[in-house]
Amino acid sequence: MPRERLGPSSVTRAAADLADEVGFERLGMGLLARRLLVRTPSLYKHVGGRADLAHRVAVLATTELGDALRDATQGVAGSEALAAAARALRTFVHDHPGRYAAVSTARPVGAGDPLVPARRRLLGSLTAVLHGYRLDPGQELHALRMVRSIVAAFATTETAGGFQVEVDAEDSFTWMVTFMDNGLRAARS
Amino acid sequence: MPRERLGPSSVTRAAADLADEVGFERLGMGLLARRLLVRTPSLYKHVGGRADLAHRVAVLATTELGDALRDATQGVAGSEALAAAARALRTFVHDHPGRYAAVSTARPVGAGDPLVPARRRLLGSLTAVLHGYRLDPGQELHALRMVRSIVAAFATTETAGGFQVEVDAEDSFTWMVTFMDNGLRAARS
DNA sequence: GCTTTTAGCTAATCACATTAGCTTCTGTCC
DNA sequence: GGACAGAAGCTAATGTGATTAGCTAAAAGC
Repeated sequence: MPRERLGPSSVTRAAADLADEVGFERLGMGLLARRLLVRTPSLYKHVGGRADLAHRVAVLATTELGDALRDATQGVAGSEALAAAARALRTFVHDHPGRYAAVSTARPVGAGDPLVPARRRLLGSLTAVLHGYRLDPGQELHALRMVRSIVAAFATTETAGGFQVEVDAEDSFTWMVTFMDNGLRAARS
Repeated sequence: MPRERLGPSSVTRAAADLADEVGFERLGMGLLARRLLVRTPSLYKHVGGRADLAHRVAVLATTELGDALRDATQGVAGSEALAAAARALRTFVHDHPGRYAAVSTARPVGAGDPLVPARRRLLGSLTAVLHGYRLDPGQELHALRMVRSIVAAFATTETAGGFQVEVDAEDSFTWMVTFMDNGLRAARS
């Protein structure tokens, strides 16, 4: 019976799924090999090692997240687009904590790194959302950093179980998005 | 010549310093032992291992950060307090990246974990700052969660070279603080 | 002064990642 | 059909880091 055909991309996909299940920091060559019913050294025929694997997962996840944001904000604008983008990001972190950890830890390495365009596309979707607020060009970058960081931080904390008190995180999230929307509309030039 | 007296707390302090210098993820028993002019296994007489060490560093750093925030916000209120807290936080993350990484990754483990009260004190300072804005009681928790997210966002912005463009993080910080202050003053009940 | 504890050490073990070198399967070209 | 090149798997070996076991000497308590 012929074994599943491996290869860089299927190994990367399996690694991303594994990271979502056990946590990005526990993603290792040994565990992944067991998952793929293969001995550890065999993986080196498909990826360069642990660091390379993590980087590939980051590229994959950044691309997926970029697609999700683009889809979510397609055809809406302004406050609605902000809410949709925030929700999509939060959902992604929720459903794919390992992938998101890869996204947020990865650093581009060298020129021609596919992570660079993947990130550009991801930030592009958020930029498009913010364009709807018609901010000062000088403010747009700050706003971009804020929205990205805040939403990601909220989702990460929430996913990690960081909110102790028994008030629905959903409500807090909505409140926070509204807060940002109000502020951005007020900052409109 | 009598050797420096070791012990759990001095080892933890040395570990925190080491983490600040080489990065929290590179904090290891071997490196720390070399730093203390001791063989690796000797450290196990003072701390329980790598995980325990990381946790102790987190408790220490959370306490230090809590103190810093309390000191910074002592005697001021409202916008001033918010700005002071933000500045103190940023200084801490900037000067002690390893300590901050410990703070943000640590999770309380079991009952009686000293991390729990340390965190409570830290959140307490933030709560006190928010009190100055006299929000609806129903809004305060949401605001606290948002501020927490922004705290994490600050750190992300500061440490990660994650943002490609070359605009000073300093500017983005002050912009974010102003943004929050405006929003909180507007939400005042 | 003796005894018990403590803090250090060496040696051994375990878990990973990684590298080297062998083998087998597959698909291509004659 | 068969020889052969390359791909993809494997076992064995190496290196690093954490951890444990068990020994020894210094120091603290009586």
